[in-house]
This record gives sequence, C-alpha cells and structure tokens, in this order.
Amino acid sequence: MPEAPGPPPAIRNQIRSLRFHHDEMTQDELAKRAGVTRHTIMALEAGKYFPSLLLAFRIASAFHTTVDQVFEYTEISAPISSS
Amino acid sequence: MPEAPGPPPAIRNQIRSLRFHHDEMTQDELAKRAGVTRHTIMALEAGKYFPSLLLAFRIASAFHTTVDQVFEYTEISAPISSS
DNA sequence: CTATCATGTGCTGTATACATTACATTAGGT
DNA sequence: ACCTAATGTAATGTATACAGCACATGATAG
Repeated sequence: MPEAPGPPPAIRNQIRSLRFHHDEMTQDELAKRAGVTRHTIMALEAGKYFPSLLLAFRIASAFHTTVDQVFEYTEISAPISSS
Repeated sequence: MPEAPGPPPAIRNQIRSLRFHHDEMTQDELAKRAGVTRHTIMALEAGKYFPSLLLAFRIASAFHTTVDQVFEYTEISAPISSS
C-alpha cells in the first residue's frame, strides 16, 4: 500500500541513524532506556506517529544529546505567517 | 484544591516568560502563531499537560528559538539507570 | 456602573500516542 | 533443519493532548 496522501510529515527523526552510531544499540535497548516498549521505537522509526515531548526528551537523553539534534521540524503549513 | 501527589512534572516551560520578553505577546496572539486555541496556551502555562512535540516546535518557532530553550526536562524517575 | 481586554475554569468530545499481545520475517549460529 | 535475536505487522484498548463552548475574575477606561 502506498503512502497516505497529503503533506509529508512535519517532523523527521534521526533515531535509527543514532542507534547505529551508538554501538549499534537495538530498538529494545533504546526502548528500555526511554521507558517505552520496543513497538513504540519501531513506530517512530517508521514515521507512524510523532513522539510526545516527554518521550522526545528521554530519547535525546538516551543518546546524550538534545531534542533539536534528534528531531527536525520542517514547516509545511505554517499556522500564521504575518499578522 | 491541593496539587496532585507524586513527583513534580518532568517538563517545565518558559512560555509565559518568553511572551513578556516578546513585546508582551498575549496568549491569544501566541495561540494564533502556533495554530492552537488560547485555551491550550493557558493550559500549558498552568502546567496542566505537556505539549505534543509538534506544538513544542511551533511554539519555539513563534519565539524564533529552539525547543530546548523553551522546554526544560528534569529527570525525576529515570526509566533505566544501568543494566 | 458598565464595557472591554486578558486571563483562568469547567465540561464534553475527538484524535492520537503508547501499551499489550500475538504472529511473520530475515539473518546467524549450532 | 532447527533455534534464537532483531525487526516488522496487525488488532485492540487506554490515557491524554487539544478543540470547542460557556462562564467567571481582575484590571483599565469611559
């Protein structure tokens, strides 16, 4: 089945890339460090949904980095541009 | 009514402070820029819940700054300490 | 006193992040 | 061929972010 139509996801993440750069950490290992299930990590890498801010912080913490280094926000439909 | 028991919220934000540092921007104005309702901004400032990662990015964008500058994560109950 | 602006409160409904369980698939090792 | 580890898929249930609406409160102005 093809991708869902509509604008592309507004947030991309570097989770999979960071896992391999951190001693090939498994999804399960990252999940334990972040306090979620392996399923959640898999869904995030697959772009099925966006993490909560709390989980975003915990994932960044697992990689000893910041939220802005793990997640990248791309403005697609800006709610407001100028008053 | 007193606060709910248990550990303090894991994420604090500088939204109210940033609003006043940005020409005393009203909750309604910030809400419009972030694409949410005024009610949501009020709830965030009151600490009633945490924003989604998407909203966190949009609020940071409204202040021309990063997520990590608007929101501060304080580790209270680390999901894992050491294997 | 009345009107308006900014902020807070309370309720109800919907969308979605995440858990839970189970099963399929691919690669490596014996 | 068999076993295990790592990853993906699918279905269902729960918690919660956020919308939408109405109304209360405090400040300022006329």
